[in-house]
Amino acid sequence: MDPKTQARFAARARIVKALAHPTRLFLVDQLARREICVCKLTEMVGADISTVSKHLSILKAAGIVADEKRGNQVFYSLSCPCLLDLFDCVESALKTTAQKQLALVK
Amino acid sequence: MDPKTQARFAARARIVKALAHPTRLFLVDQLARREICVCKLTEMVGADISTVSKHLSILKAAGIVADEKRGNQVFYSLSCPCLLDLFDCVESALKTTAQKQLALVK
DNA sequence: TTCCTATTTGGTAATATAGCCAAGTTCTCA
DNA sequence: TGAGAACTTGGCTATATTACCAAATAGGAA
Repeated sequence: MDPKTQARFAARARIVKALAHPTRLFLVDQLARREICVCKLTEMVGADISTVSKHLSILKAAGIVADEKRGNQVFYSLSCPCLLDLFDCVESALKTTAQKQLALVK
Repeated sequence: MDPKTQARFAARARIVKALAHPTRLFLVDQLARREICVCKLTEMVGADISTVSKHLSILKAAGIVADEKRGNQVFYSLSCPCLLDLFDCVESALKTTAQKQLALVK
C-alpha cells in the first residue's frame, strides 16, 4: 500500500473509529434530530457526565459534531448530517447478516 | 437508555467497529470490486499474512465479507455491498471537515 | 463575593486491540 | 507419502480505549 493510499484510509478510519462505540452512535442518532445539551444527553445515556463529555469530545475531534456554549450549558449538534445515511448502511448490513443466519437455521 | 435501545446500538457498533481500522477499510474497498485471495490481499497490504488473515476474520465475524475455499486458496468477497455507500458517507464527512478548516484559515 | 450548576480535564485500573512469530491445518503435486 | 504453498490460530508484548472518581474551570444567581 503506497503512502498516499495509506493516508487516505487512515483518514477514513479516524472518522469510522470515532463512531465505533454504542454510546457515540446513540449520541449521533439523537443529535441528528435536534441540538441537545450535555446535561440532557447524560441523562439519556445514563452514564457519568465525564464519560459522556469525553465521548462528545471524540466526536467533535473527528468533525462529526459541533458544540456551542450558551449560558452555562454546552449544546451539541451534528455538523455532518450526511453521516445519517451511514446508519441506513449499517442497518441494512445488520439485516443482511440476520437474513443469512435465518436461512441457515431454516 | 433502555435495554432494547442499548442492544440496537451495540449491534450497530459491532459493525462499525469491524470497519474501524485503515487496513480493514482498504480490504473492504478492494473486495468491493472483485473477490481476492488472502495471498494477494497480503501482498497489497504489505503486512504479515497472519495479520491480514486476522483482519479478514474480524470482517467475516461482522458479516461484512464472506470466504470461500478453492484449492489451497481462500477467496474473500463483500457479502454486504450496501456498505460501499458508507465510504461515500465517510468521504463527504471528511470533505465537510476539510472545508470548515479551510474556512478558518482563510 | 460565594454558592451552585454545567462541563471539561487529569488520573487510574481494567479491558480490548494490533502486529509479529511460531506452530498447526489443509490442499496440491510430485 | 513427503514437500511445500496458503491460511488460520495461539501466544506474547505493546499500545489504545473505556469508565469512573476527583479536581479544575466557567457562568449565573443570591
